[in-house]
Amino acid sequence: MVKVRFAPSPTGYLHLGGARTAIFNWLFARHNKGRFILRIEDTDRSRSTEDSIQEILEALVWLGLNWDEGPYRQTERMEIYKKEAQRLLEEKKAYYCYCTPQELEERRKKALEGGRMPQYDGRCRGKTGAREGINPVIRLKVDQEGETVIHDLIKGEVVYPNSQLDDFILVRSDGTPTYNFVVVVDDALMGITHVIRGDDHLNNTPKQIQLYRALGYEPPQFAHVPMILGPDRARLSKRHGATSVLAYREEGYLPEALFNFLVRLGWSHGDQEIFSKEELIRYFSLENVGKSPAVYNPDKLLWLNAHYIKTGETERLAKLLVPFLAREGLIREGAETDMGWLCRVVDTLKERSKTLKEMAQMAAFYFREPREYDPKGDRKFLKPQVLPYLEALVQELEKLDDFSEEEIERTFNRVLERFGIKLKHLAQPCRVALTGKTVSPGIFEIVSVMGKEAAISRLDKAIKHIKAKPEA
RNA sequence: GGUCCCAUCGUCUAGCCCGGUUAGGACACCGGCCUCUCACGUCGGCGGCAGGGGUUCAAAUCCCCUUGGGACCGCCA
Repeated sequence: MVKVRFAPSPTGYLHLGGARTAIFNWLFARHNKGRFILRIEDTDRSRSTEDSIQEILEALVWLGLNWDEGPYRQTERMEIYKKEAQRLLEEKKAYYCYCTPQELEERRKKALEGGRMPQYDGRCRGKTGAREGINPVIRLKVDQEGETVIHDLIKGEVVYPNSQLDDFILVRSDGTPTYNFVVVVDDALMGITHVIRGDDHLNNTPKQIQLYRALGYEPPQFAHVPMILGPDRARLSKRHGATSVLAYREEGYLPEALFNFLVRLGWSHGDQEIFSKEELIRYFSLENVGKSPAVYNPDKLLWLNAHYIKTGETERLAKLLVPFLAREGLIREGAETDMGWLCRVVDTLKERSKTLKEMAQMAAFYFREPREYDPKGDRKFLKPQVLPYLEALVQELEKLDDFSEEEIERTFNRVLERFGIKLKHLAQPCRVALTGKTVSPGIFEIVSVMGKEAAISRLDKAIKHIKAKPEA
């Protein structure tokens, strides 16, 4: 059975690259009816935080990436690593090294200056003598002869000369295991069949393969996914702005939009752009993952988000919108909201919102009357000439009991006929009067949704405003 | 510096494995239509095989080189 894992290190939030790796693993597991395991790589105690773990879990849940096992934490598995390290020591496949970090740093610097490879020279390999006052590290005896071949499911066959490898550290001087050690032990012991990860790990793979062999475990299949790059073609990072998954939630993105966007960064299925989760599970294959890195394209994400808002279920969107409305100060946090009415609001806005945040901003006029009129709209549409139209409209609206869109349209038409004018001559002044702006959803919709009282009071206010103009 | 990876419109990509396409789609951009504004929708446009050598009747596709970009070379992961 296929078994894959996502293994983030909790030293920060879940970023887009990590999220995509998680998505690929998840899809691969679901497609193959295998298991998806979550493992927290927290062996770096100084940089790992509990907050970070919680944030990562929350982001995964938000994206809908449910896991079948875990989350395991490596800090809870220390005994296992200790035992494995001891075994390697006993089998003479690993040894203690008493070189100090300072010494190593110095040698590294010298090597770099001399144009040589900055790698450990293996000087403690044969020695048994401990140095006083120094806690040793444990290093693996790496075979530097020949080459290591990786049969990568994405990159193909990759050959490394073993002369590039050095005796890397398995256990630090404080007794904690390093990444390259625990990742191998865990993947082996957890029965991981496919390691799908960023191709920044490709260079670590030959080392890890040697470690698998030393431990007597069969290496898994590897699949190295190309990186996500920023607009400057450097690896995507905080420098490029919001790269945290949860930040996208705060900005009003839908999880399915981000999911769809991320999966298409590097993977494709012919010409199709929009995928449901079911389709992705059905179609996903490592063979269709590209080899070249992808540049992050926020415009496309925005387009996808707009698509999912447009086609999303209104009730769900309304619920999701509430916190954004609160943030805009349009409703009070925790206050009762008339969801039926809010659904009507959302229905008028979902066709034209790219994010929930934008939707909340566009919804402002439903919640409060315009504080001021858009200067251009005021000048162009709130002119004395339109006074009779607006006054007639108010009179007609007063008579209405049924404030449905259809009735409102009929009402507008009566006014248009009376004056022999076109809709645009009434709609625009009306729009500015009701919303303060020259752009909004359809005029009949907004009149209907804001209701009789609000509509009439705002029209009256605009009428007074026009009358107060000097030229009136 | 060494090793490894990568290279189709500005961006994401199909096509490459199994040579013969007017090199296809999507985002963005520009224009038309629709229309009460905006948006949606729709129609059209702009725009690409990094360069050079081979192999071949024929190369985006196969081979080599160059160039460009990226990653790793940590008691980080």
